[in-house]
Amino acid sequence: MSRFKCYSVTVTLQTSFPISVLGLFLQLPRFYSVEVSAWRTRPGTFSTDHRDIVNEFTTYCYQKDIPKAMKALDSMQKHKLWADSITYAELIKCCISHRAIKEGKQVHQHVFSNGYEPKTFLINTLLNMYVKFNLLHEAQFLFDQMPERNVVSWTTMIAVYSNSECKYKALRLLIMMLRDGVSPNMYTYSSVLRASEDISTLKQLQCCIIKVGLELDVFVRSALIDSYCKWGEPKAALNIFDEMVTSDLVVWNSIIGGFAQNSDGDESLNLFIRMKRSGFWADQSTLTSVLRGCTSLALLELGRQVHVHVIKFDRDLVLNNALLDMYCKCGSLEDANSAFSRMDVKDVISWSTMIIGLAQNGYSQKAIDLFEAMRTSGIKPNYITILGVLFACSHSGLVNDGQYYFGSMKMLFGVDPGREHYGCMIDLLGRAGKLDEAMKLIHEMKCEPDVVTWRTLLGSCRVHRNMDLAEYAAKKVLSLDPHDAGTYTLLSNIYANSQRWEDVEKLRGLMKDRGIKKEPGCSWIEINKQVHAFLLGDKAHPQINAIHQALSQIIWRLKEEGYVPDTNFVFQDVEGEQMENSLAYHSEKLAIVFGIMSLPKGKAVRIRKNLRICGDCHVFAKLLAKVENRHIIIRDPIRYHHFQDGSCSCGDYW
DNA sequence: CTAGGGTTAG
Repeated sequence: MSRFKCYSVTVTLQTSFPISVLGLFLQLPRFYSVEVSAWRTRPGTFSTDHRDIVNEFTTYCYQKDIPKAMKALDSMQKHKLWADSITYAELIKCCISHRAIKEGKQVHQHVFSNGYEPKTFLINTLLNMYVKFNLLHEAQFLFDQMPERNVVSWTTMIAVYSNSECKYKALRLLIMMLRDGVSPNMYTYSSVLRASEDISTLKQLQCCIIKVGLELDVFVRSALIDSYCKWGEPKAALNIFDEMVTSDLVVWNSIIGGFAQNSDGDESLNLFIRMKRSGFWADQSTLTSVLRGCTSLALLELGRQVHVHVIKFDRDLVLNNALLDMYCKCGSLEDANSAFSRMDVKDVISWSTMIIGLAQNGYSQKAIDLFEAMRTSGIKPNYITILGVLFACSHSGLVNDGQYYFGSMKMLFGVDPGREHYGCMIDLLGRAGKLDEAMKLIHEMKCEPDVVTWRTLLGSCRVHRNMDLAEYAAKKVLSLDPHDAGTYTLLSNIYANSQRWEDVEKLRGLMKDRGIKKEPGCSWIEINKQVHAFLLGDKAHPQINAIHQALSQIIWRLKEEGYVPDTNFVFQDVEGEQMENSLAYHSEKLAIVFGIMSLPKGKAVRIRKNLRICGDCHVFAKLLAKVENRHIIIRDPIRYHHFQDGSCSCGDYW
């Protein structure tokens, strides 16, 4: 580094930091080293007093006495004395941990004054200080002025931008760093990986990592695993994970969390079991992901077991929020409520989770009441909270409340209505039979309606049997997503409702041409730590014969109670008896019957299914709950049905 | 002096 460049740093910095020009005036030689004798000032001017000042300063720095160190720094400044870099670095670290911003800046000013040339490592410490104080402009400014930048300098800045909104800046810095001839190390890569904005960038970075042989580092690997999971490729992440010779708890957490976030609860829980077998103990982060796995699979019993371990970390907000969500999504509002009231710190997510949980389980009024309680508690609702409230309104036909919250959300909570909020309103109006108003709202939307928007409208058309609008909406959906199997089914059911078997047939032909397979209905039930899955018309279950026998008996009993199978929900065009049979095979019926056979009397039957419940199964479950005196709970992809005493929590409105 | 994991919707 040339001398000229070095001095130019000092001069540039004068603009933002008042620096004594005396040092510049004196034109100190560059090789003048304060490291050699910390107490010396300028050749020929050292004295015992001066030595005492520097020694005092050094002592205070190591004692972490900031006020006294700053005083000593003042007199050093006055007498143009210097301590060594390590001492300054200690003081800066001390300022960081005490959040002493003003003092930190003073040290900065001091080490750049009077021609003292701070070593790169000392500037790095200052850089780190600004980052820790979140003074990113100051950090960037200092970085720009550095006469020499090493790996640490570059990595510090890359880490800043990797954690910020401008991730591309981190990648740009990496390129600049390479051009500058500085080799990135494992620290650099584990930071920059978080900045990858698509899968191809990620793969390029992975190539660089392999080329320089850094792929064995656990930090780099955990960053790779996270990134692949973030881009929806948990299988690629698992490959990287399985190649690892050694792993640690964080790496396990990355892969377990990765699958949980990609809603693969099954694989997430399998990995958790593997982790336990490898002798690792779960921490807060592991448990959060495991709970999320239980949530997506609706495994209440397993979730309860996890709860026992959660108690050890009962001050952890994120973990408790995951626990709340687990109880809500497993349909146990009693547990969710008591967990919620036991939390002494609650944030937006805690409240939102509870509001959404109440809404999905059919307690719309309670959801709205809780939202009002949240407003008085002083926690500001966000985008998702309001979505939960609108969801509550739409699922109970509370049109006035919904319109009130939707109309005033910008003014009251400062949240602009987004596509999802419009979606809830379209749902609300549509279900309430106000299809014209729903259509009007679609035209008023500030953002383009998407597949979900039209699918929502289509759902309302089905409820109100509005054939023309249904066909219009379905065409919109299929033009945006020609492979949406659910829409073909919905449209087909609408045709079937009005006996338009020819159109049903045409539609099936279209599906065949386009190679669209209807997702088979599937239901799951957890019994005694085992999950039993039932597919539509499935014969694979070991007790399938007994289940079918029990199911026919139950259907007979229910028919005596007035049950009439509703054949509108049969997809195929079949007749009479045969039609009833294909209804009987609906997976949720098999699962319910199996639950009643296997669970102790009085215990609630909890089912999770992949498709929305059909009207016939809904009637079936209501009657069965009454006859058997059982609480039957079915979770479909959107909401929950609590069947009790012959009625459902959704009030037949879904 | 620089690096890793977890929570709310659809």
